[in-house]
Amino acid sequence: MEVKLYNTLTRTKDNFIPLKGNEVRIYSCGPTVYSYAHIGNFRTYIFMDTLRRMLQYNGYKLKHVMNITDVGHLESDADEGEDKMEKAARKENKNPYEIAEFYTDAFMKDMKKLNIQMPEIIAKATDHIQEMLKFVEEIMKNGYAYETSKGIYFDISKLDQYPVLSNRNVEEQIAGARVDVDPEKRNPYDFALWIKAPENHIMKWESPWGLSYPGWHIECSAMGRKYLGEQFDIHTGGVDHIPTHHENEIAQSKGACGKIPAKFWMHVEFLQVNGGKMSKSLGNVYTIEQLQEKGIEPLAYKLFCYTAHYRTKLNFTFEGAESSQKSLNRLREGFIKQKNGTDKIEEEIIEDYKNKFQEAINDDLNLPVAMGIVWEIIRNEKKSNQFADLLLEFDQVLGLDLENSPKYINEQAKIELPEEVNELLKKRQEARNNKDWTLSDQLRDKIKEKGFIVKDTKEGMTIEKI
RNA sequence: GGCGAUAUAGCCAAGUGGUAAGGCACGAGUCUGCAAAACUCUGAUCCCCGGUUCGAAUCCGGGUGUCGCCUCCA
Repeated sequence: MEVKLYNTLTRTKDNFIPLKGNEVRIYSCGPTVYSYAHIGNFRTYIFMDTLRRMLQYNGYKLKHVMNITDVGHLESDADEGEDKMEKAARKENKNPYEIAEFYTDAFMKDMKKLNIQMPEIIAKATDHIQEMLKFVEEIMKNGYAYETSKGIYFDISKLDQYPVLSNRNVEEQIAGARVDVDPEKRNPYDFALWIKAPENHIMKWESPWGLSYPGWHIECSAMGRKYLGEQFDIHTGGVDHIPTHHENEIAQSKGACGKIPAKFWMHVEFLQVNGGKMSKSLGNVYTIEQLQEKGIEPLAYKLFCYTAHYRTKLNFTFEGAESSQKSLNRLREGFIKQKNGTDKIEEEIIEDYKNKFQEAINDDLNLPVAMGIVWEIIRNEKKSNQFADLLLEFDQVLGLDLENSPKYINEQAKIELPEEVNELLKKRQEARNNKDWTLSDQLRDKIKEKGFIVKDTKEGMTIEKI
């Protein structure tokens, strides 16, 4: 079945065919590890995961690289301000390498919680300084860069076309822009390939231009080429990367080898919070851990992301996250019911579901539609192990760990009860045996005050934490 | 100021020419001593105005609102 993907470069949904046989080569812009990644960041990585899984479902092999930026990402993409890593290091009284290690570790843990498949290759910027240097030297040799007192800059006027991803008009942008232009730069939109390090800069390396460090954009160009070649299939990132980071990556590759590095450029829209921007000043930048503290599982957040298409803004609210948590619980219960079912399902019906599901995911990852099909199966009045198997097959793409549904449900049920609550439960059972409903209800209220909810089922009482 | 996106039931949102997917919440019912859970059922003509068309949420024009980018951000 054909796969269609929206390509920012062409602004259309194009048929996807790998450049090289059955192998799909992907580069994903990864985290800058100067702080905890937030749920907005993870929307992008969840997308990356779904893309991987969808391609594998279609029988492709993957060679996928994600970078870890641990140097060179300045506070401003216009190459102003301090290196984010060094700033964080100073703030936390550690060295930048310790900062990088700590937040990389935290990032990986969250990725695992979200059941996100890791790319085949994780590339740290600081492990690829020589590759980057070589890339800059090539650009320099080809006449696309020049030296100033601050570093090596890319000369965008040497390109046949500068903004190729975004529609902006560079001259008009400059007219209304609020940035002070470095007088040494030939064009306001020239950007740093390599930066000469001030005395007190910790992360710096020997180069033809003295002790210095790489600009932010060069790492992706250099590492992408190292592992995937001059041209590969897909490059992913957030929409914010369109106007600067990816634009500059393209410029760099053109300068070094005359090619746009990727055929498809895919961008994930932003997650909003309460209908607006997520920002530190508004205090609405949440981490996976903060969601967990509020009783939202990481996988529930993943399911939440599936309610909207990746190219539309998604509005995060705790109300919405809670609704996804409930959906996830029901999904698991529904899956178990199917697993225990004994109805026989005709093969055509299974095939029909399969086709619809694959059609949805192959259509530029239409997860909302794919989830609709999942719910249709869950709600089907026939309960069958065949449906459970089908759901597991779909879960190869969804990555919701449905297989372990019983485990999750048990974990939720398994809680430690304080002794006093145990006593109350015993008394309540006695009251119930005596059909003393008034006392029973009073005890239920008392238990609730202690923070637990009692439910009476045919199998007896169950208890859960509020 | 420039560029771009979007506007669908209480909320999160699919649907891009043929009379509105799905999830959550609400309400009703079944079950239960009651409650909860579970299960079943129930809701929108798609921001406004005009146009194209046999037919539009879906195309075009205008208006209004919201959001984003051009400064850091996935």
